[in-house]
Amino acid sequence: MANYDVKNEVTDKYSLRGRVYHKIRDNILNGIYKENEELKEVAIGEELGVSRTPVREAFRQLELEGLIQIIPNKGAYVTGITVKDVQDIYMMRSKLEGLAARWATTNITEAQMEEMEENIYLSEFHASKGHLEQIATLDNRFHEILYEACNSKMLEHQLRDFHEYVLRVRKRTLSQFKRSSESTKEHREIMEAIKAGDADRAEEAANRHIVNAYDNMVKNGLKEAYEGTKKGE
Amino acid sequence: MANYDVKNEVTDKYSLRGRVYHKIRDNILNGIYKENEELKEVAIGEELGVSRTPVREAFRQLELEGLIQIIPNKGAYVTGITVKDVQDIYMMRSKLEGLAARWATTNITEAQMEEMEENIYLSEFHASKGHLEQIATLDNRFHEILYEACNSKMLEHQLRDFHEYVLRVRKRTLSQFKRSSESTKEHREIMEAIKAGDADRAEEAANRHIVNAYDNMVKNGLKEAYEGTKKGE
DNA sequence: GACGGTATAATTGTATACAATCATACGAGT
DNA sequence: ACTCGTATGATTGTATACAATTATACCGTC
Repeated sequence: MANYDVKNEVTDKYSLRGRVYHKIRDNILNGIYKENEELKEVAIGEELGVSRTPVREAFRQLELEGLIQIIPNKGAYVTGITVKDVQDIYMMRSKLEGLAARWATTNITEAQMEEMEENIYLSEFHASKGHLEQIATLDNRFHEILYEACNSKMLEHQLRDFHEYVLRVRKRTLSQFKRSSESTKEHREIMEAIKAGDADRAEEAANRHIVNAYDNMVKNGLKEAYEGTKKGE
Repeated sequence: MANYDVKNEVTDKYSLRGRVYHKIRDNILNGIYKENEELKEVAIGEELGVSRTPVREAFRQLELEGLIQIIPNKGAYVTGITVKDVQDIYMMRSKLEGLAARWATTNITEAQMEEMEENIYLSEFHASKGHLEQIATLDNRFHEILYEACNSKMLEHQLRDFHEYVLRVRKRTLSQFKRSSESTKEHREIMEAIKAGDADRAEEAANRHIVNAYDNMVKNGLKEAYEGTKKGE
């Protein structure tokens, strides 16, 4: 342990700075650090091969995010993430994603509109071929485009947070869904509404899309998988 | 300078830990640190009478919030906050506040319901007397109750962030509004809908309440006041 | 005079040392 | 046996020292 593996899957992206933060964050979201567990600075530091300083900086960020609670002069405790938390995040995201679709209606650029159409075109192709990896990438990219197209730094920032949040939680569930075609169809609805300049329809479609994604995830066993890793092992 | 005034207005609340973070945050939101300004760790540290360590921890938090941007090995730059940012935050908050009202409809406790009714009763009294200080306190408390009543840690956390955000921005505008009675009336609408168990109406009322609050703030010169402190001095 | 390279300075990133606070264990007194 | 107080250890909070990186200034060359 503490082998300081510099070449893991995300290190290139979060080169050096932020590495500690993301690692701890992953460990919380993936249930490795369990609820109410006390995180000790030296222990985490040794685990990641760094000193207390970067660990403390990460702690401060995680506290702001609500993933841990820091009691002054006492310690840092994992707040954890319950099934209800995930559900709530999805509902919140649904509302804001709707807002993003609404704003995109008036703010989307031609280039973004083109990429969105192309994204859906490719998604439909890969869905028909069953290319799960590509579908997942395109799905993520679709939402990224939407966030950029809404032309709001604040909303984009918030939605990215939510999106990343649910992505990480979803990793613990089966990554394969039967939802590719439905999802793409909903993306098309959102796109068509934006293209038509119909803000109400765009908002409504984006709202429903996220709610549907949540429902699907629940049906595919989020609850069981999640409770499994939490109570078990 | 750097006199380390331990007994200022907020030190007791954010005792020691978080003091540096909140001070820097205030300075950004109040326009003391201007857009694109480079924040140097030692300079800020001396200004606040602390070393680089707490400053760095604060920087990491502020970056997560999007108030500064940290370029590795280069420096921290103030992202700033534009009029559009404030507007966007209000619209986002409007949606989520509506969600909170919706959820409160089914989750509010008797004690919370009682406090909410009492809050409105007192607000109406103080509004009639023109007690601005009490009105402001009760207004803040009303929203706090709502956040607690929605029974969602995630939503509560997010709304608190937004609320604090707009409160600090609003401080730079005239703190006196002609809106007391309207605002209280809207609070009553929200409360009545929650009490009646009408989730749709509660959500809609909360939505409108925030939008109205924003419109009122704009009318009362947010734009001018804000641009004034940004471009001027 | 313009360009490029090296040296110096400034700044951030990390580790460690010291101070303050909190938890625990032991023992004296009742 | 129980309680309180003190002492010890563990842990966090802060400051500082050192390393790495980046910016700047100077100087030589063309």
